[in-house]
Amino acid sequence: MSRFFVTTAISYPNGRPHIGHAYEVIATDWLARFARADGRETFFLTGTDEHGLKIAQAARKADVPPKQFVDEMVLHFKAMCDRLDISQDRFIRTTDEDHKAVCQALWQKMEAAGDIYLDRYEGWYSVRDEAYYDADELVVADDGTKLAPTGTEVVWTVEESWFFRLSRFQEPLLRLYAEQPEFVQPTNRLNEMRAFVERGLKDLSISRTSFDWGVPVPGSPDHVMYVWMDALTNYLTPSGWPAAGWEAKWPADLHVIGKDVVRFHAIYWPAFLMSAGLPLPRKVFGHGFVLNRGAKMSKSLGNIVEPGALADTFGVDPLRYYLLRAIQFGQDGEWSHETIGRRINADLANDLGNLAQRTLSMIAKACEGRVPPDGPATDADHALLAGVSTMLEEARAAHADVRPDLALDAIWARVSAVNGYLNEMAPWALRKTDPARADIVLYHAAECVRQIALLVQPAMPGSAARLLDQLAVAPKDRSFAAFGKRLVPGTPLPAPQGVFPRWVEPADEPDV
RNA sequence: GGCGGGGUAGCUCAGCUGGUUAGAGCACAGGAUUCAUAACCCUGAGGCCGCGGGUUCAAGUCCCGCCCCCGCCA
Repeated sequence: MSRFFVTTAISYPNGRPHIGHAYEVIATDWLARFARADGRETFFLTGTDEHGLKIAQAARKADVPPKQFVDEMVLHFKAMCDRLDISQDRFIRTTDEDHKAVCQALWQKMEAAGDIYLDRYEGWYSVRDEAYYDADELVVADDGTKLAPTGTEVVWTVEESWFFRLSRFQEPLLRLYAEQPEFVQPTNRLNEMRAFVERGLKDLSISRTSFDWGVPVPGSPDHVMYVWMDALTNYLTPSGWPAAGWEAKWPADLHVIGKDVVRFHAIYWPAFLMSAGLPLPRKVFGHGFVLNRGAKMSKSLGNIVEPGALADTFGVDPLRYYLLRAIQFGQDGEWSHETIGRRINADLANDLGNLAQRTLSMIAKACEGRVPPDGPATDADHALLAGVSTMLEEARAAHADVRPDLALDAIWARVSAVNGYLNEMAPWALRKTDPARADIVLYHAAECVRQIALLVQPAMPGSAARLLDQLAVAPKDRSFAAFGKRLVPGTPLPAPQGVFPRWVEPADEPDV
């Protein structure tokens, strides 16, 4: 089967990770785990974007060298990945040496193509902020001096800068959008990008001389690369380009990013790659934001919640499940303690958890703790299994569309069907009248739980593993290839244990 | 201001080219059941389908106007 190279955006570690970081990396982890389980050769890249003015400023504020600052901050991001059970194949840092080398190689390639030239950048500059501001952002003070929105004085400044001939790529980009409309998703984002490009593209300033925390521009020691130039290139770095063999890890199949950075990924990045003559990523997906009770988290609102704290409260897998299932991928979504708790109880404890528990405990009691014997199947049995077997294709389609929510919808439709099947067949009653038939019913229910657990793995790896353990499914039989197999009657099973406890809101804790 | 998307049950949302009593999940109420995590299963209640016009035998679905929300751009 095909290769799958998927990335998150790299996080800017000028502050600690928040739920937005967690959301993106969890969704991408689902995509990667799904592809791996489906037998695809998968590479999952995430990491941190460590250069640029804001990091330099934050480091100075903390009174430490920038590298020391990011070395410390990065630990929080890596810890988040560990805590959330993220399965990245590489955690890239833009301060990694191989990355700097690839950035410089890419720069030189673009320069050789004639797309990089030296010119001057002019604008209103605040020395205090080390930043340029647009004229319409400025405020005129009583004494006539011009002030930035931050209240610092700005002066008209001319700075030498390298520019990228983005203007050259208007037509190629429009052609890309026309020929490959799935390049940017959701579709409304593509439309926005097209509208933006149709208005005309200005050349892009891609170097700075006002600070030095960045990748040095080759042959131009006073300049460091513009952070986005540096950051976007991270996707190419693991391929080792331009060294031999890079084609094995480039192009990326999918960049999963926030809706706020679509422009950089859908315009600048492909233009850079076109300039360098490199293949383009196949798809860029801009997801929405996760809001706490409809409000963006901010320090001033005091509603910042660290992902690790949420994982502590609800459990890693329930948190992952909530974010993947409850929010249409691509749309904004909300969360609160009640909504997560409600979802956990309804879907995990009541539906799937209870299904597994009732099935396994009946087997434990009535079938000597072994997978019950199968036997002649009725139409209802066939219908049940046929329905469950459609899950895999539905989930694959959802994966291709980057819609974890839809994949989980499809799985849970089957969870419900199996609960209905058990109620209708009532194996607890059959046990007294027709024990052989009761065994067959339980066999079918357990087999369905096995298939469901297989497909749940990418969303909730730990919990799914516990379910599969309880069905005595060998580790080698946990890829999607195992959909073709069946539980083997007579296999001894461990004592069943609940996997998804109900969530009870702590009475004394205020709801955040 | 320009372009685009949207306003449908308490909440989150489905409703393709107009056509029987507008759907799902959650939450809520009742029933049934007792294998199971006060769970499962069944039933029910709950909608001027943003507002006002219009086209049509027929409009949530098309057209016009207005109000509100969101996104991109300026």
